Amino acid sequence: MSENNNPSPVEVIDTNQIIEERRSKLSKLREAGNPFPNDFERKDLAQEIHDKYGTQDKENLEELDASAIVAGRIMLKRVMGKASFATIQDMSGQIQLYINNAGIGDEEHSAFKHWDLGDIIGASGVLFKTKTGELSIRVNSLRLLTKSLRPLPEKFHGLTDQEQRYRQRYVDLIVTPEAKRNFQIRSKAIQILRTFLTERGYLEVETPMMQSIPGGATAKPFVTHHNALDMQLYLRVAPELYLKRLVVGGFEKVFEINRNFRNEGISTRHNPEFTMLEFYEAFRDYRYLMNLTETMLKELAEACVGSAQITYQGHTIDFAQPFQRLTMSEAISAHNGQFSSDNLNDLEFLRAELAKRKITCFSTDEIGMLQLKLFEETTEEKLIQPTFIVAHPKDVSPLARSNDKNPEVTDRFELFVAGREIANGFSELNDSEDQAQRFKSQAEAKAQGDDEAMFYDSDYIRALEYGMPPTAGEGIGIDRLIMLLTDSASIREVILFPQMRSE
RNA sequence: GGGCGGUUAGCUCAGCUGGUAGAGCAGUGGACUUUUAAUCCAUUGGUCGCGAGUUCGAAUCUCGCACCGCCUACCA
Repeated sequence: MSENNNPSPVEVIDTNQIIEERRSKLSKLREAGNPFPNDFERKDLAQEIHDKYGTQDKENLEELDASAIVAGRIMLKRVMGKASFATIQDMSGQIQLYINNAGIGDEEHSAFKHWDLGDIIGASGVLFKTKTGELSIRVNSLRLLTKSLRPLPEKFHGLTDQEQRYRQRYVDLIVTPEAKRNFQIRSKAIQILRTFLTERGYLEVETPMMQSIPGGATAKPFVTHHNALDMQLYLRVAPELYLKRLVVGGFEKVFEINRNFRNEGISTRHNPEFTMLEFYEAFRDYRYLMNLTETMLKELAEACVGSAQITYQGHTIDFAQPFQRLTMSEAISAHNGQFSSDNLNDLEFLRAELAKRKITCFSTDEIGMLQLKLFEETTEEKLIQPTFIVAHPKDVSPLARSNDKNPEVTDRFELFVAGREIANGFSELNDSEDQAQRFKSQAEAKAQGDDEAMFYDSDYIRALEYGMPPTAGEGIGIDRLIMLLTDSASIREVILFPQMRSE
């Protein structure tokens, strides 16, 4: 790893013939006046114009004599002597401009001919339809609002270099409609989740991202340092323990949508910072959350995609039906014919199967842990349709309540969709003494070298000692959910500025 | 972390067994008053990712490095 991650203090001026050409155009514009005016008032959006007038026929539109004032970036330009067409793009979409000498005069028209793709312009004019029926604006006034110095990617193929799409997302958003669409869906989905919860009486809160004891998940944290306090701080790996402190405080329904940070690998499914929704409701249990999750995801898909059935990487995924609910051994045998409930409860059989698959097991692994390992190896990726997996072993669920009938497992579920974990929820452990005990075993594991194990958080124990009502809580990985909704294969398609190595 | 692939003009890409770099778009000049990736004519533009090596000669072969992508491993 390079130590020199600081940006260079000296600006590197990269240039080429095209940029030079545009700079000289800009300097001529400067001589003629301010080339970056700020007094243009846009009145109409491209999409609104299409919605309002798109269905009018040519003759009716002429009679209406409707005018429009638009602004946007020049995406296409076709100059034909005394007449020109330009396609401009604003936040809503694109609209075509028709520019001719009759409309704006010879001089203005020749000036326009030297403007470039990427320039931002403002235009006013009258709506009409061309002989091929395209709704356009016959321009009677045209202004250059911002000169663009860098050439846009090729107008037909766009930007296909994925590295550049992620590093220069601003260019990607200009030229890649699907990228723009993905982030619009992301925004909408988060808004819908927020509304879904607030309408049900949940309070949205923000808890610390910088924590002196990182908790709430088994993960490697980022470490940082506060100078004035001279103390080590961690970026949070989860908000869980703070949200439950709030439940102790009497906020009986809380949620947070915010970033978590985990110092682990980067892949098509992992970004070091990612967005989680966590929500907690007192006097509910994990079964209630499963029902709530079904409703939430169904409504979300309908609002974002227009249907409870979505397509993900060739699979049709149905959020309309009640999701299957299976224990790990049920899921394993349902998706793998060679396993039955008998042999899945046979310790020796499980050990042999895992050994065959070169999965590391410890002598301390109980039956539940062995089933979990076999589940992850053989079954997880086969859970395409939404499926709740329930009853996780206590060892891997240090914050979940033990099941009353079988204390070796917890009242917990994970929701799998398209072979991936999307949500994780459980009835919260509110027995402070049990929690203290589990923190102790986590702290011991950490002392043994497990750097993903949890810290002992004595303030959290103190909070539980005041009494936390019986509570159910759930976390949903927003980025992966958005991947589903946008049919994205990589998490980088749904994070605006994904983490990259320095250029 | 491991394996495989990629990096050539601003963008999209060719470039064979080594012989000194090409197209389309964009740009520039010209023609064209309803185009649709407009068209037509002319034309500018390159440290072939970086660094070594082999060779008379390297975009091309070898090695190292950097970055990206895909698969894989841990995790959400």
